[in-house]
Amino acid sequence: MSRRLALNRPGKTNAIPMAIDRYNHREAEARWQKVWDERGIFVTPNKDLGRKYYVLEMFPYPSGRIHMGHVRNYTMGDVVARVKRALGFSVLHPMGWDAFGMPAENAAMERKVHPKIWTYENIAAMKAQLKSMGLSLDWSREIATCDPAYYKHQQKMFLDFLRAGMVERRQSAVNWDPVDQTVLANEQVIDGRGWRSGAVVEQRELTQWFFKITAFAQPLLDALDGLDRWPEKVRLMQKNWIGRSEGLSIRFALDQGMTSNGESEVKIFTTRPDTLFGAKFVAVAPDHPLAAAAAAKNEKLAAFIAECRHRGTAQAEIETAEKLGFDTGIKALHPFDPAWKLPVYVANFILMEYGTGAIFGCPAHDQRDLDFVNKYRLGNIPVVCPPDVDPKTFVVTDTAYDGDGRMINSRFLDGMTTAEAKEEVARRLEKTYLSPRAGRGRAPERSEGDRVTGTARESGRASTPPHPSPLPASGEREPVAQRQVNFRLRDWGISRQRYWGCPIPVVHCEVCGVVPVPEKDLPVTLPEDVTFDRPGNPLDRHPTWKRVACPQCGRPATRETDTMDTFVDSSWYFIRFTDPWTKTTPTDPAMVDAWMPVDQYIGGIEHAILHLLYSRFFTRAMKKTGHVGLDEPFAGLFTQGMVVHETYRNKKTDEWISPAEFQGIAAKPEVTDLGSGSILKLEDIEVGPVEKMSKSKRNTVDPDDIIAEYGADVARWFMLSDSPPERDVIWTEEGVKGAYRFAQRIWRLVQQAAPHLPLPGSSLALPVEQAGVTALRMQTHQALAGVTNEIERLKFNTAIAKIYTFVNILSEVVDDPNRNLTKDSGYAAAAREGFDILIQLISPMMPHLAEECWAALGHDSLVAQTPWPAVEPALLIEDTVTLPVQINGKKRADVTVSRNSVAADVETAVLALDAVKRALAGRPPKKVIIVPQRIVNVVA
RNA sequence: GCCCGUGUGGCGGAACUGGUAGACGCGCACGACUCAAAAUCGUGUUCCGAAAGGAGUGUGGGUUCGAUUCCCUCCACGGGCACCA
Repeated sequence: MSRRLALNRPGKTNAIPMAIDRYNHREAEARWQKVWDERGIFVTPNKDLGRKYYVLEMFPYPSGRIHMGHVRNYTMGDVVARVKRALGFSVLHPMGWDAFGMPAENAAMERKVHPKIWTYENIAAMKAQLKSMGLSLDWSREIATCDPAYYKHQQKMFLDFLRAGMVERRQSAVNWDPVDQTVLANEQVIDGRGWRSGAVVEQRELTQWFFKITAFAQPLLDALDGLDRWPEKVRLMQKNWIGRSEGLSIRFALDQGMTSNGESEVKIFTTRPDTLFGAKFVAVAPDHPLAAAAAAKNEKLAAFIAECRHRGTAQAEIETAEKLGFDTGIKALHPFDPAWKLPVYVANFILMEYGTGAIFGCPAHDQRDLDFVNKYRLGNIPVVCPPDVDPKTFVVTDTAYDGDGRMINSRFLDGMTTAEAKEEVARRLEKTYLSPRAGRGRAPERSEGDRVTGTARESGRASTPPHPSPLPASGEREPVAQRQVNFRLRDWGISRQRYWGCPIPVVHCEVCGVVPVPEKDLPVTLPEDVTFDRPGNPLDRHPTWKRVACPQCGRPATRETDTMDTFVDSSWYFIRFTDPWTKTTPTDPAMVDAWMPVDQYIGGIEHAILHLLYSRFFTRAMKKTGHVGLDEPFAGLFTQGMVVHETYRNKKTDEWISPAEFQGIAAKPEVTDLGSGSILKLEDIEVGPVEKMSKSKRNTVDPDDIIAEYGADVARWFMLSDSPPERDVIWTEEGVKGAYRFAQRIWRLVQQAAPHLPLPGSSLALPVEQAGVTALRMQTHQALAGVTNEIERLKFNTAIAKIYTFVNILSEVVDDPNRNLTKDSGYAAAAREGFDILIQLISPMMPHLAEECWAALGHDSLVAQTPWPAVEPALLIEDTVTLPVQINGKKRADVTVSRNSVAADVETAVLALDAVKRALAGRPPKKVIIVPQRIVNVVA
């Protein structure tokens, strides 16, 4: 298989004509994978852990094939795992499958293949692909979330959470496709229409299950500060997502003559009570009870509310839609002036989920409100004057001012700062009570079973679950306003009207209501005889599955047919990995203690909020129910960037062209027949922007093809070498080829050097004082220290740059005509050390090639089982330092001084430099700044 | 719309805490080897300029002896937005 190449090195005295093998990755990679596998060196038993290290990459959805994003993710994790193993840690590095989810059902509909069969075939295919990557995974711990042996425990925990009061059932809106009569995911709603039927989507209320994550809003927020090995941006995103805001809830009395059912008040939430005198309107959500009440006697309003429901539930869609409102005719009375009446609108941008589902609009100081009043011609009054602006001339037209300033047009608040005004309004309204006339009657409070957001009080109970504040019983006095902490975070709706997910283990009985499935009956497994010939949930229409006897009374009852959100599956898999073998309990708490937390978690930035926040919540819920002993599952987090690629488009047909096709055309620029009879020339192709690899743009590269052509090591190397790991990496053919050449170069160098190196182990007896020898050893140890440090910081690209530099040095060593390895035994011993360390440095990234080189260098051991080399600190210290010398901040010269020079010596040396003398022209310098070991700046 | 990032040669990028901008790689050019090509090796490669020198890290401003790094403004591109995973 391998070609023999004669390598001639003219002009080099030590050019030894020798036969050099080309590295054959196809043969070598399979061979070393077999060796690792047979010796089981990556299996980590649950005993004698010593120092532990848990490195985990986000497990994949088994879509059928791995993509380059996986290659990047798993390579990074594997480098960490291999280095930590070499450093003596017991390393937990498992892999599994996030195996429930919609694509399996789509495949069932499109290709008539059962989700289970489709999923397990995909798992088999992807596992083979992962194995071909040479990852140091402990496959003995493999789990698939669709396995009843896994979801059984999830059902058990659902019941535990239910018992602990952390689960709730309530109404919530879903995307409803009125033609297909089915619930749609947000991604199945395209431009407000169902992806298959094309029908306009509506919101429909269903009773669904919720995990009460809002009860943990405050602890989840507080603990972010302690996650010091998480990217700052992820912590910030989570903080904003939780969205704690302090404000005031204010009851606005309603003008009695105007309401239809005698509603007496509307409660709003605001973070800007200071702007109360700038109020121009009150707006409520379309599903606010007051809106419904008003609509009952107003057909046009009812039509408007119905219109608001004709859209999906996605936030982005709601907020980018045109801001629309409808005047209910109801008037609200200003809390400081009952004679001041504000119109009450129903507005499509007010969310029932947030705050109280009602706001007051202050257009001058909120852009959304301003857009609204400008549309409905309600005008605005500025009440906060920006600093350095004359209050007399300050007007707002198109741009709201949302900053701080001095209060104007605000009666008793005038002249106060924003903060003072907030406080003053709160203080006054807390002590005010609605007049008895306005305080009677049914208030537009939430109805039973309505969802609740975090509305904990300021009184230190902010972390307790929020409660809807029921109307005070008659006689009880509630002030007009109360200080309130509000969270943007909503409870986690986990119900999915789908088949391929973990069944929710409850039974609905007409007599007993909702009854948990007894634990002895777990797992509730999915029936296999289901059909996907029509839309809707196959569990719901299955002839027998849902019919069961009530566990309590024995009467005929029905199973819950909703399954769990797949985010539930992925919220605890990392804990299950610590002991995936326990059959009776979700975890073995002793093993959780031993392995958790995950020391380094690696995955895509797209999971920055949902998956990570849910997992943080779930871990806390598991702690509360006794399954784990810790709060935070991930001590270290790293979010990698995407793999992107150029796009290619056929200008004539407007079709996308794959990179492989483009390469073919570029190689044969004249004409290329794509097989379909169409002939394409290079100039017919437009090279488009670099974008995330996607099937729709056809700009994907198949890892299988790359591994077959260049080898897993090359794919791994390129994934790490070209870009900082947190940023996107552009996949280029040139880059891969460069990595391939590098692999060959290493192999060539090792073969050239190996015959001339002393036996392994002899580097210990190095003559330290020999000049050239010490220089080489210093370069070796600097490379070792540098690369090790960069890997620990996960800066793989700079680690690789340092390896390149070191290889360039070793190339010179091999080729150096004056330093013949065959004759200078001390130098040869230093070279032996250099090569051994080089191979160890590349081994985490290119493990197969490293084993091959390690053997070629005469070692009997596996490099994968060799301890990481130790740096000799003495070899890192240079005797002299070269400092750049700046004159007025521009570099003009260098000065080399002894490492121990004091500032005065450095100054003398610097002032003696020609460039400095010229610049000073005889005058003394104004200033000389000396930063030790760094730089000198002379201010002339 | 809201939240979060990113922006440095022809390209990917480097520059630890404010201290030599462009490490390392790709590409390109020239040279060596070759009948030739590939592979390999060597030299060069931010821009302007013959040179001296000057300019330069998306834009415009600020702080500093010194700014890719800190602050403000604007522009461009990307990620997330709760039923994709």
